[in-house]
Amino acid sequence: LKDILRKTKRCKGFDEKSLDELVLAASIKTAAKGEIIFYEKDPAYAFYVIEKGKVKVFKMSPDGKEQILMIANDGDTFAEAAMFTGGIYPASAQTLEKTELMVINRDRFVNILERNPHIAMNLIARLSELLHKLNRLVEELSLTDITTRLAHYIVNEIDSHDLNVKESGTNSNYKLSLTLKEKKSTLASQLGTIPETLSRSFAKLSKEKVISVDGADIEILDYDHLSNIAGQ
Amino acid sequence: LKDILRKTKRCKGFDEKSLDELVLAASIKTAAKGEIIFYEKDPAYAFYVIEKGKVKVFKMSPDGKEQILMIANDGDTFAEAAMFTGGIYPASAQTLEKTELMVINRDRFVNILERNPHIAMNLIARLSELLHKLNRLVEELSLTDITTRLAHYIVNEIDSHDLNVKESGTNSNYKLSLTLKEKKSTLASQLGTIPETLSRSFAKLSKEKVISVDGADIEILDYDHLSNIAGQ
DNA sequence: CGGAACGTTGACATATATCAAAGGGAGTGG
DNA sequence: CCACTCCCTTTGATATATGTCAACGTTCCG
Repeated sequence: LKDILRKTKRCKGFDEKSLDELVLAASIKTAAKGEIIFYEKDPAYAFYVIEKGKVKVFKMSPDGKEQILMIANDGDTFAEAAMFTGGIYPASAQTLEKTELMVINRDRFVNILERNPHIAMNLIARLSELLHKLNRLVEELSLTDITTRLAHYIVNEIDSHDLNVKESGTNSNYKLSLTLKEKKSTLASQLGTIPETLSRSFAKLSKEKVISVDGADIEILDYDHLSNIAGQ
Repeated sequence: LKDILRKTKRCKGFDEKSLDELVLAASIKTAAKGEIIFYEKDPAYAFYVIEKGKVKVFKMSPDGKEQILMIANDGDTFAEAAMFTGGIYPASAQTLEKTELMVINRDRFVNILERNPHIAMNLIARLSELLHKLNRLVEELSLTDITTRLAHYIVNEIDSHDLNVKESGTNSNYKLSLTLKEKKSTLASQLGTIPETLSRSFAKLSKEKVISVDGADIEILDYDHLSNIAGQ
């Protein structure tokens, strides 16, 4: 357990004492693909660290439209905030593949927090980061159209990985490319829309020669223009 | 300064030592109506406590549409999260009336946090509350139409104040009513829309005999139905 | 009295969702 | 290796919600 924690990005820099304390609040859980970790409005008695796997956190409207709030991968944590807000989960969580989870008990964790400023500061930083992201989502949902959101998503992906520049075969130019890590229908839900509309946005950007799409592979033909559409 | 802090809802239960420390990080600022406190992307070196007044925190799209994230009133704090996320404000803030503010210096506050678990826990609770609200906003923006959002807003307002039940003049029934505290155009921006559309939503609910509207005064004619539209 | 700010209403444009259908790729079983 | 199915994606036709633009009425206040 402790070794797993040590490898978690969220726990970088924690001292041995903090890790020992955290272990006391933790247990392990394995979930199959498609399993529900918790439903929105379930009582929240724990939060989660992903050891290995992938989980989507989402909200669902009465008529079935889904809005993904985040996709959590190896080393990510989720549902931390739920522990302090009324005791229920504000969204649902479901695995997208077989996933190993660490479950951190709420009451024990709060207890640890009160005695470990280091862990508390870490949590504050994490909550701030979440706020920042939600902020961004609100901005996009209320102020921009879907093509803009898609452009923004692509630019972000490109900028966060440095592995996307490949030397072109024919000359000495470089190519920017990207392979989607999720299904397009999942991406649609993340961007607050449906697959059909996302597909049309891809088609639009392709038609404008900004990108070219081949399945999950996307090549950026005009980064400046794309960046422009994304709005800086 | 200390007395003002003591009265702030956010500082309820702080001990003298914590208050003394906070005072060291605080200064006072007076802002006229309509004054900008900070713009989105300004460097964030402080957060704010409202002593008296009203401030809107909002985002603006390139073409001028505004999305209000929160309206902060007496005793509220805002921009706490900005201090931990990249050092810039994620939104703009502007006073809606003459406002007395307490400015809390970022670096000093972080310093205090590290030595005061009590204040840290308080901040964690506050950040969680913000996350909860933003979550709700995301849900509404992506999953519900504007009439639903309006119904939800009214139900919320009714439920959070207990002063809205008045005995009817003619018989022994009770009337539920509500007076809007903001301009309708401000409410529109909070709900993620524009005044025209909000006006139509009001008209729709009126036509369905769910509410009746007279300027800023709203009478609830059919609470159950309204609650139904709001979605529980 | 006159103007400004606000709210409402109408006609219209546009973006997005909905519904239906078809294509294509991956996996499975024969 | 082929046929079949399933799931994902794409495309088209259409409906709906919301934004845009313009006009008008009201209230408030100088």
